[in-house]
Amino acid sequence: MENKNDSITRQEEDFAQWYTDVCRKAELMDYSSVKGFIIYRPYGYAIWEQIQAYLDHEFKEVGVENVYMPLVIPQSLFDREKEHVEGFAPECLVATQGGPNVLDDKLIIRPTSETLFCEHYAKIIKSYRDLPKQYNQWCSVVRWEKTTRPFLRGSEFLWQEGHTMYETSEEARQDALRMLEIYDSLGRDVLAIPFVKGIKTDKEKFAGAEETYSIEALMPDGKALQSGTTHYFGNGFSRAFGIQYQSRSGKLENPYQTSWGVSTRLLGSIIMVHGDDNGLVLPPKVAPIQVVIIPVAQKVPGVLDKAREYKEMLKKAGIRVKLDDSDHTPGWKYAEYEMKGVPVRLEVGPRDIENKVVVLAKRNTGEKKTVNESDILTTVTSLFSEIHKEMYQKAFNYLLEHTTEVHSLDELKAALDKGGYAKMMWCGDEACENKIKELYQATARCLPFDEMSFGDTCPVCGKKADKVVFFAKAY
RNA sequence: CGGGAUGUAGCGUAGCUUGGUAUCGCGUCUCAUUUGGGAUGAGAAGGUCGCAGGUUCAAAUCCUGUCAUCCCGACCA
Repeated sequence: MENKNDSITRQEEDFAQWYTDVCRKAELMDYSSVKGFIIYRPYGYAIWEQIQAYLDHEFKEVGVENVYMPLVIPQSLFDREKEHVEGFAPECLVATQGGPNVLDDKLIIRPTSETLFCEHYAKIIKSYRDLPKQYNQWCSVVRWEKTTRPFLRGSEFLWQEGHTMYETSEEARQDALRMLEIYDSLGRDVLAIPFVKGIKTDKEKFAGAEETYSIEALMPDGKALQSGTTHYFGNGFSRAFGIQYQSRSGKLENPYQTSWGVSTRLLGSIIMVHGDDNGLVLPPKVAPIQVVIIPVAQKVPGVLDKAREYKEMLKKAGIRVKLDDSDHTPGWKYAEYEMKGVPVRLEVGPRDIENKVVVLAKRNTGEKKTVNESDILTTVTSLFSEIHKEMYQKAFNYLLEHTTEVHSLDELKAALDKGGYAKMMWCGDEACENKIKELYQATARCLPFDEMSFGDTCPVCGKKADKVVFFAKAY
């Protein structure tokens, strides 16, 4: 029997409610008593740890070093780069008192740490020999948001922020593109999410940046989710912060800078892109539990022993495995681990033991098969890559089906109503972006790389257009 | 920040119009029987009704404020 409080809202019925239900019932998070500050529960945090492990390794492969900067930024420091201040001031949480004393120089709880990195870089970069610098920190930041949703938009969220300095603008721009490539590989190889990669319009770029690149994911409700950004700053900040070094020719120069980050918003992408009416569906690479073993008739002598034996075997092979020997019925456990999105379920009962087999079930398709005991390890391993491919392909097909070429405002509207990206030729004028936002609440997500021109007229103003841009409603 | 809705046990709820110290289901705990898709029976524990004021002999219920959550806008990553 299905109980109302054990099940989740169907996606079709109310997608937003479905999302909230999954977040809570899969035990990814809980609310705290302060708006927008959530508790990352062990199961949710463990997914983040898998993402961290992958990225941290990739970062270090290209020479990035981890550091940790202070939580607070003096107002006087924060105010040094004008555009940056204007971009972030409205959403800063500010500490005005320390102990009994009112602070003269207020302390901003970091919404991002460009200014802190710049101040530090100004002290340690003296010579071209000190370059490049590629620092990263894993931390949380605070932005005083008006509307909050678990993982998608929080007052506090976890992220990594990389900040680099290079001698030349070309090196810095290459860095921004290289890091975007790493983010893209995270989607492709780890999260099974096909991102659209591209450059942001001037209107949408980061406060203080010369160029912003992003990876955009498409959600099943047709809205786009910016899932990571990299920024090329030129040397604007380094001039504002007095970062100077003596170049190879002996002159004083300002280095060129980038920053780049992804956040726990990625958990929101994973939940929505892959989830279904039974709950989470996790890609094997980030699943905190990759295989759950469900013993059937576990009180029958030998069943639990066999289950433990399989658990040890899988664990030794480096697979994240859990044996659930609680008193719940097998049916309850099936539903529970489906809710939690565990990619592979292994069932073992007296019948199986007699036949020296187990049943393996895939979460993403529900498909079950019986395999010989001796083939468990190889089958599980191949199931992981099979599941990853299927999940990626499914998301990719959805992306293709919801990317619509449009040649007029009417077609643009139709594409947005259908959900997904409206792919359009654009003249480059911000007025056209503003008009689309005003009419349809959609924004330019990015100018994707690798897109061929398919016309030469901007459907908004009718002027000459040579850029391909993706518009969508966004989270 | 505007408009709307909602806060009663871990979860979902009844009660509020018409004031009298809280209903039911799930879950939890104990025991027994069970176990291949959310088991059954018996017994038990668990709530200062989001928080703070006010009205009243008496407030979950009426009034004011405030906090949080959800939805729709605006804004922003």
